[in-house]
Amino acid sequence: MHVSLYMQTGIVTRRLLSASPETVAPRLLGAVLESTVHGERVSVRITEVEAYGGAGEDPGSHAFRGQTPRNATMFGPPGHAYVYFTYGMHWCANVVTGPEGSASAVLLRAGEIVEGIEVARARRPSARSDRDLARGPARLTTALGVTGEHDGADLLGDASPLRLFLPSRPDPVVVVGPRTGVAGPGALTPWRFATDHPTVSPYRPASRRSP
DNA sequence: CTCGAGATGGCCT
DNA sequence: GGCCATCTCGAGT
Repeated sequence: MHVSLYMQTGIVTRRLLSASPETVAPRLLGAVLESTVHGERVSVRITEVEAYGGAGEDPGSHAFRGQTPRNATMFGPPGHAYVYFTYGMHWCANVVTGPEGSASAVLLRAGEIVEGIEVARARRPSARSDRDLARGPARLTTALGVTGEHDGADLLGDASPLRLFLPSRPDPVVVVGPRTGVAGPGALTPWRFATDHPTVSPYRPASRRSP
């Protein structure tokens, strides 16, 4: 990867991430998330994200009804990972955004493996092709080896097992639309952003899955 | 490609 | 008890 294209100083990146989630979300397209788990390194270039608002603001957000043990990381400072368990078997990863206390975040929905593809393949044996390795939020965490242990990890720490590198020039946004798994009020808020890369996950409105 | 169904358990009311 | 910010597999178009 071309390191010179990525901002390295945490203080600059942290300030960018303290903006609102819908502002930060498109800036994460083209960002690289690097994991070091059990000594093995895998990196993904982010191709699809969704923004989630804070307490009392966004009915689709985990933070909507206030702080709980699960969503506590969302209420912390920006630039940390909010990792949660869902459907009894999957982990999903977010970048916490906004100032401390605002409880907003950006869900990482899909990416392209740019480093450690052999490790990613071993972690995702059901993937039919390399483009499916990190196509989908739970597939992305599986490929990276991300679990609940990473909840709260500082993405901007030099020695962190999870590190985020923002591009000085984000990839172009070619898809803006409603979020994928969100039903009810707020379902139509256009807070899903994606590039045109083939790893972008198929779009399924929540209403189609709940008759 | 699309669709439907089952897996599987934590979280919150 | 009901609801999940999902994935996989098999079968159909």
